[in-house]
Amino acid sequence: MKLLAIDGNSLINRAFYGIKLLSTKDGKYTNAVYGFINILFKLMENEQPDGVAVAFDIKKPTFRHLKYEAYKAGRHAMPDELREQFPLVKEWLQLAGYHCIECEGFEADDILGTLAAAAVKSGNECVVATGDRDSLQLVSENTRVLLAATRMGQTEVINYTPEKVFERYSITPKEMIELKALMGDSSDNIPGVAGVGEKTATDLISRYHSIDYIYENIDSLEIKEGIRNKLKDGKDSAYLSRWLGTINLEAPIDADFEKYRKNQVDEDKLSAFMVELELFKLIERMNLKPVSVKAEKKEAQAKKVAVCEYNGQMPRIADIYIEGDTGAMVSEGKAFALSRDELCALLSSKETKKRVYGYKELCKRFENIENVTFDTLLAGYLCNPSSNDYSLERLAAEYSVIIPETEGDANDLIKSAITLSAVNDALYELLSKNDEIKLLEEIEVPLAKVLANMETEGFLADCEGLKAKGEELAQRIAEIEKEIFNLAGTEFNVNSPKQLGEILFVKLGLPAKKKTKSGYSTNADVLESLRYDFPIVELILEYRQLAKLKSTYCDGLLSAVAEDGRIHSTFNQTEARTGRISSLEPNLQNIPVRTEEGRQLRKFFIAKEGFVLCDADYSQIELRVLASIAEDKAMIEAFNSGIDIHTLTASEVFDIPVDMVLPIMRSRAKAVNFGIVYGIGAFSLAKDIGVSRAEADRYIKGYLATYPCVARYMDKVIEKAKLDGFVTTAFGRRRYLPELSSSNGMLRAFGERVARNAPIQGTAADIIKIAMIRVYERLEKELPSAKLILQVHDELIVECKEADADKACKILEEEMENAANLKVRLSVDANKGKNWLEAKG
DNA sequence: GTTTTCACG
DNA sequence: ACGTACGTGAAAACT
Repeated sequence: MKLLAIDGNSLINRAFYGIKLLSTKDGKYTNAVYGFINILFKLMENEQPDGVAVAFDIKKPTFRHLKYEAYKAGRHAMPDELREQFPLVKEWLQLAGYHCIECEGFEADDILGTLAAAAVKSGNECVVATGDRDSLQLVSENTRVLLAATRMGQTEVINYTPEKVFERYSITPKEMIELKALMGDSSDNIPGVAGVGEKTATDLISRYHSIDYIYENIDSLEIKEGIRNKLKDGKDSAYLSRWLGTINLEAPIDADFEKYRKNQVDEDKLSAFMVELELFKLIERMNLKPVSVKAEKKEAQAKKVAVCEYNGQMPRIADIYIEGDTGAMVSEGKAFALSRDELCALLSSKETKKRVYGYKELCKRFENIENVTFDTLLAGYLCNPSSNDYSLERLAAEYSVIIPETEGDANDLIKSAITLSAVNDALYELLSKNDEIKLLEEIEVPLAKVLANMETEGFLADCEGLKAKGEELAQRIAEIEKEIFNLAGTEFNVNSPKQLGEILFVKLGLPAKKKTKSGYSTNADVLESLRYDFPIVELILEYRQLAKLKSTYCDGLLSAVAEDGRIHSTFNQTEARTGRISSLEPNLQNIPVRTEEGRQLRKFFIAKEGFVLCDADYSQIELRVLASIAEDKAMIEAFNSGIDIHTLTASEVFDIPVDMVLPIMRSRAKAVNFGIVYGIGAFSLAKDIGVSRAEADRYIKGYLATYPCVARYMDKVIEKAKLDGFVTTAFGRRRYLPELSSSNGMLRAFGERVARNAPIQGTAADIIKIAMIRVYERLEKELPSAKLILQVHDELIVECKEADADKACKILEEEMENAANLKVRLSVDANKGKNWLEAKG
C-alpha cells in the first residue's frame, strides 16, 4: 500500500509564512490551518495514497539533546500566532480521519525516517511530504520525497526519486548525510567543516562516498593541500555533524502501514469545528454542510414565513419574512411561496412589518414598499463589517443557527425562509446588545432605498464626447509610444511593468530604486524621481497617464453606458469596513479630478435636456469630525471662526503669523492634517511631502503640541480599542480589530492606525448617509423631478430642472450641514452646472 | 486567480 | 533589518 507521510511541523510552518495572517472574529489565528489543509488536499489529489500519517515534533525533551539545542539557537522563537495553530491542525486532522504521530524524544523527521525504513522492509510505498531538505536522505526505491521549496517567491514542489537526487546533487540519497557532515547546514545549525561549502563537499562525496573513507585515507587521496588541512582540523566537527544530520530510523512508533488508513469521519463534528474556525471555503470544498455546536445554538423554527418565487428562479434576494398579522395569506408555523401579485400586496401594506434580505435589490424590483424594518444583509454588515460574505448559509453558520433538515422532496426555498427567520432573530439580538439598532433602522435600511433609486436613475453620459476623447487619446498614446521605442532602441509593451522594468533598469541602466516581488518597481514614485534626468521616463509617465484615462475611463465608461444613455453604477452598502459605500461596475467614485487632463473627462457627465447638475461637497469633513470627537478646543475654534485650517496649522507648526504663511507651508501643513487622520508615521509623511524624516517628525510633534486634545484622543482610542477589541463611530458603528492583539509588530501597528482612522472616516460616512436620506426625502416632497444620482464620500450630486437648481442647492446645503450636530459646524459648498466639471465649481 | 499600477475621497 | 498612512475599484499583464 501507499502511505503519505507528512512532516506536520514543516508544512504548517510553510503555510503560516506563506499566507497572510487570518483570524476569526474572536481572534483565533487560522492562516496556517487553512494553508496546511489546502496543501494536504493537494497532496491527496496528486498522490491518492491508501493511508496518511502526519508527524509532529514534541517540543519538550529530545533524545538528541545537542541537536535540540542547536535547533533552538538557529531559529527564531516561534510566534504565538503560529504556536496556537498546532493544536487546531491536530484536532482537525483527527476529526477529518487522519492519523497524527508524535513521539516523545523524537522529531518529526525521525518519525518519517522510521516510516520510510518500514516501507523498505515491507515492500510498501512511502511518500514523504516536507519542506525540509534534510529528508532527502530518506529517498529510496520505496520512498519518494516531495520537497516544497520557494523559488523566486513561488512555491514549487519537487518530486525526489533516487534518480532525481542524483541528477540534482550528483550523489545518492544516503550520501546526503555525508555531504552535510562536510558542508553543514546553517538553517539547522549543523557546523560541518569550516571552509568547506557545497562545491567542495559535493566533489569529495561524489568521489569518495563517505567521510569514513575520506578520513581513513586522508593523506593518500587526491585533495588540495588547503582543503586537506581544513578537513583534518574539522574532523571532530564532521563526525558530530554527521551524527546531528542523521535521521533516526527506529523511532518507537507503529510502523504498520495498515494502521494509517483513513478513519470514518463524523461530518457534523468536523463541520462544527471548521465553522468555529470560520473555514467556510474549505467547508464548501469538502461538501460539508455548515453546522454549529455552540452552546447557545438556535433551532430554526418555522414561524410566520412567506417567500416569493418569481420568474421560476430562486429568489435569493426576495426572501421575505413577515411579522405581525398577515391575514389569510400566511398562517402560523408555515412557510409559503407567494405569487408576484400576492407579494406586491404584502410589500405595499403599511400595517405589516417586514424583515427582508437585500432591501436595495427589492426596491429596484418592486414599487411601493412600505414598513420594512430590517434587512439581513445590512444587519450582518453592521455586526461584522469586515466579513466578505453575507450569504444566508454563512450567516447561519456564523451566528449559530441550525439549518433545518428537510425530508424527501422538501422545498429548499422554504428551508431558506425558516433559516432566514432564525438568522434575523440572532442578528437583531446581537445588534440590540451592541446598541446598533438605530444605526440599522434609521440609517442603513432607509439608505438602501435611496441607493436603489440612485442606481435606477444613473448618470447621463455624453457618449459622442467620450468617444472623440478616446480617439484623441489613442492617437497621442501611439505617438508617445513611438518616441519611447525610439529612445529605448526596441519595441516592447509599455503596459507591462515586467518588460518596462527590464528595459529601464537593465537595458538602459537607469538606477533602480525599489524592487517588487517579481522584479523592478516602475510605479509613479520611482519614475517621478527619475523624470528630470531621463527623457524616456517623462514619456512613460505621460503614456501611463493617458493610457489610464483611455482604458479605464473612456473605454471603460463607454462600455458601461446603458440603453437609456445613462451609466448605472452599483452602490455596495456592505463592502467598506469603515461604513462608507463603494461604487462599482463602473466605479463613479474615482473619476479623475486631480490633474487637468483627467478633470476634463468630467465634462462628459452631463444633465439631460432642460436639467442641470447640483454638486455639493463638505469642506474638510474628516478634520471637523476629528476636532469634534477629540474635543480639541483649538481646532474647534479654528473651524468655527472660519479660518483656513491648513493655514492655521502651518502658522502654529512653523510658529509664524497667519498672514506670513507661504503656500509651501500651507501645503505641508495640509499633508500633516491628512496624515493625522490616517494614523501617520514620520517616514511616510516625509516621503509624501519630500522632506527629511527629522523634518517630518518635527511637523508631527508641532502638530500634536498645537492640538493637544487630538494627541490625547489618539492615545485613548487605541487604549480603548485594545480593551474592547473594536472601535466605534459617533453613531455607534463598530469595526473589530483583531490585529491589535497580534504579536507581529507590523500588523499591530496597522491595527493602531486603523483604530485612529476608522472612527473618523466612519463618522463622516455616517453623516453623509444621514444627509442622503434627508435630501432624498425633501426632494421627493419639494422637487419631485429632482433626483439624487451620485455620492462620492463627501459629495452629493443632484440632477434637477434648470429652474429648480437654486432650490436644490439650498436643500443640499441645509440637509448636509444639519445632518449631524457636532461640536463644530459643518460647511458645505454647492454649485450648479450643465456638466460635472462645471457643477464642481 | 494574483500582481502591479493608478484613479478617487 | 524591514517597511511604513486610511478607505476603495478597474485594467492589463502574467502565472
